[in-house]
Amino acid sequence: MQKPGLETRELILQAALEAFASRGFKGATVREICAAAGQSVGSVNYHFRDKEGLYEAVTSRLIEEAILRHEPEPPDAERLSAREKLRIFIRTYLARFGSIFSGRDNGVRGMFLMREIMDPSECFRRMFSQLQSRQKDYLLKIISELTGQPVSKPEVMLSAISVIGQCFHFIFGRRVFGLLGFETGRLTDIEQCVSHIEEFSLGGIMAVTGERK
Amino acid sequence: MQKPGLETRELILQAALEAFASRGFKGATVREICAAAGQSVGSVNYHFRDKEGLYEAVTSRLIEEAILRHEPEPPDAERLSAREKLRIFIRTYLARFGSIFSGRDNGVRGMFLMREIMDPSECFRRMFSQLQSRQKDYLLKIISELTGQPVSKPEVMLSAISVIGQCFHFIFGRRVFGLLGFETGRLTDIEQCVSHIEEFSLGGIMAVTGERK
DNA sequence: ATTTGTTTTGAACAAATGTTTTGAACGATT
DNA sequence: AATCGTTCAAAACATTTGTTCAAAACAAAT
Repeated sequence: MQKPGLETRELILQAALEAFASRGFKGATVREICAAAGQSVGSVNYHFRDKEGLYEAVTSRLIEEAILRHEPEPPDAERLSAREKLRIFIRTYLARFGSIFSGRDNGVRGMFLMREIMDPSECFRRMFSQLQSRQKDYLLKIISELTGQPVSKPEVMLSAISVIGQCFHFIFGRRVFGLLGFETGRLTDIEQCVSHIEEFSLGGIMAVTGERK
Repeated sequence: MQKPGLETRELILQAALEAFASRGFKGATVREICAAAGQSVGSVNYHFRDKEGLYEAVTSRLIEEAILRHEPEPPDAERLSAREKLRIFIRTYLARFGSIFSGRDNGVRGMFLMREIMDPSECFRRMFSQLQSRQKDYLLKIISELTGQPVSKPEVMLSAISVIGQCFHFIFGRRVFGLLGFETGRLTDIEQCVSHIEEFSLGGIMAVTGERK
């Protein structure tokens, strides 16, 4: 009964994600989206009111799929050492960014996300900010525990940015200069990247907050 | 004689940069660009042949302005210690990313650049790649000198990515979660960011490549 | 002043694009 | 069986958009 309706809706959503990602809101045409979904021209207006409604649907779908799925704070976080928690945090972020930027769809979702980051819609801004602020607090807590410094210490915050920056760049960077110099082969092994970032960050955190030598 | 022509050409280029940055190639319309530049509809076709020609002109202009202007390898590099060279490298990259993403035009050039990174045009790909590969080699050399390890060592390359990743994220990150959690006030002092990234990176590099403990 | 070459303008045009409408097909309910 | 609401496809419509073109405006030189 509800099935046929939901199915074409789904087909359109998938086609729209790819179209919006690679060509932007105006660049993508509803005709092209409907054709890719194997539906007729009017179907977008029927299911999503208009092109803008479709865009909003795609946005919220992406946030749910690509971000909410990777939770950097495990349920049993209390039992783990700070170092283990940091490692899990790093792995989660690599996986998250990886799924967004190098996923099976050749970075289509990454493109869409980048567009939203550079010029966010209201819907996106709302969902994304509350998410990030929670996970930022968690990372600050880890670093604080790791060093014995209070979370309010500037060095703790700066270190958090350094950690996330590395995670982000190990995935995103492939796109920037990956093909154009660095060997990307070694970077495909996620666990090796995790180990590097963990070691590098521990060294960095200690150098910044720890004992003067 | 040539002056009046060059002036409107300039006006159109400026308006086009903003339009292309915020709405992409197809999203921006030549009518809107001409209106913003205070010129008539046909002017784009006269000065740049067609819309695509205008886009190429904007692209090459951006690369020259925002990237070529910041050279991370100073002329007297030979005289400096590896640590000093690293510091200059970091400062240069922060300045470069800063000028692109937080410049006076409210990140308009950053938006344009991001679009090109995610979905590069041929013209952009060519210019950007040769640039990056040269500067990547320079950073590898710095780290190699810093640690005594050969440039071919995987840890050297991974460290380079970590360094650049931090630089990139200290600027770009403001856009991601800057306003939504982290205090951005402290990050506006470039020299403080340089100091942090330098210390953090030295600690990280040593931890990754240096003596096992 | 007239001519010449360049620049600018705005109307006109053809192609494309978003939206609406219409009617057919289908399943459920009476 | 008849009716009704939902889903969908295709045609029709109105708008937008890139481009062209001919005339006007302008600047410099003769």
